[in-house]
Amino acid sequence: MPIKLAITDDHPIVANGICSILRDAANVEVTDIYANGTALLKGIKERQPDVLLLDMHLPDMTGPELAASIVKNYPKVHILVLSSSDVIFQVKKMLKVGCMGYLLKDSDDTTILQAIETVHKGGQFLSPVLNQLLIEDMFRNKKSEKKSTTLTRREKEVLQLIIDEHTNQEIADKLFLSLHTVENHRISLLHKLEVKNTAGLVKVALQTGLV
Amino acid sequence: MPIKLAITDDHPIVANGICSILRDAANVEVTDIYANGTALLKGIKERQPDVLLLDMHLPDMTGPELAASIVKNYPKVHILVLSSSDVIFQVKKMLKVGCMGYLLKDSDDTTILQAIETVHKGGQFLSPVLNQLLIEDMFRNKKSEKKSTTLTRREKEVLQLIIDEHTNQEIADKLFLSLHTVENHRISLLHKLEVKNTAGLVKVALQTGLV
DNA sequence: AATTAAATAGTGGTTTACCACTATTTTCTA
DNA sequence: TAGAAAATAGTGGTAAACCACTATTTAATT
Repeated sequence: MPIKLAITDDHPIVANGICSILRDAANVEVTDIYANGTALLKGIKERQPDVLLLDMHLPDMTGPELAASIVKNYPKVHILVLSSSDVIFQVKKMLKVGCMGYLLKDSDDTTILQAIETVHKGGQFLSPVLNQLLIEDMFRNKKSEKKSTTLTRREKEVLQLIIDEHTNQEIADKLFLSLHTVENHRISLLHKLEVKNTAGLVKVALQTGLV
Repeated sequence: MPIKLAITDDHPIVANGICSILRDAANVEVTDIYANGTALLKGIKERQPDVLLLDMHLPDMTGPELAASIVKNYPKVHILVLSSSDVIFQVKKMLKVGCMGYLLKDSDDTTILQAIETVHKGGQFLSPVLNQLLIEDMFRNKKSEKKSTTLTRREKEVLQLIIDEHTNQEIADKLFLSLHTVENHRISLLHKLEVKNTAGLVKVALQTGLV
């Protein structure tokens, strides 16, 4: 019996590409293609695949939220994340919520197939470069292990307004807060995201799709 | 005689996806697939396609540079840009250097085929959303028309170091410049990219792949 | 009901970014 | 080779960001 695979990606080109790669593989059958999180959550109620190939950046939902929901409600579905971002922060997050693999979009055909098979058998799969990056990261952060990288509601709001080029004072006015409160949120962001200044905040936020 | 199409994209998934979409189209034949700018420049010497489907973000070269070079040396090759970014600044830049179309990666199969055909016939093609965005942009900028959005060598260097979270003083030390000079470059960047602060600089730079 | 996390606001200060100018030298290019 | 663009450096100033604290109130969670 072939592996039942569902693909969730908002780019038809990518979804089609994967289909065409897998067309020649006898042991994998693409059963469903979804273009966004809502469609996936609806469709998976009816029919659960063996492996879910999940794009990191969907228009309607963040990757971690969606993955966590699937893992919780359909623990038998093994999730293989598909992403073009090798930001280690994001990789760790997805693995932490229970994804079985993380595949970069520049992978070639055989790697993709291999990843699907590995994840289906209950194994874990990471794109080769990520292995090295994760190890380096572990050495770097061996002290501060359980550092929370989850942003609060307010922090996300402030971060979005920073990205929109507003000053702290403008943000304070918009959110009906004191300037000091906004400053505090901003400094929490700097610490949580481990960056030095505004440039770092914007960079991490955009690269990881935090906002 | 079918349209000879070359694809340049660093993601095998995307390249494969386009191939599979076009497999059923009798009037298009994919003659070459390149994974980066260098390979493209080498291959196109041997054999020129009718239409070149060019990814905006390649690992070794920026989109505008590569496109300009192709247009100059092989004017018969019609370039259709393939990008996931709808940043209007970038769209304008590619059209300005002579690309015939700009296609977003979330386009569906028929749109892609239609775009290739249109561009081949000497027409221009833009993803529908871009039409509207370009018109809005024109109204917004009807005064400052010939504003140069090309960054100089130094500006690019400074911008990269800003993104790397360095302060002006650190950048000055790294580049063996006066603090004042770096400040001047930074302010030129703010004006050229039409943003208000560091957050804007980083955002535009990352979204448009300037650095 | 007790603990924890989040949100709020403050003091007081230093550093950095931002802005508008002028001005010289260097490099490109028409 | 003349003119333009780029790179350099400066003055003098304002606004904003960054930092380390303390402290109260308001959710959330056990």
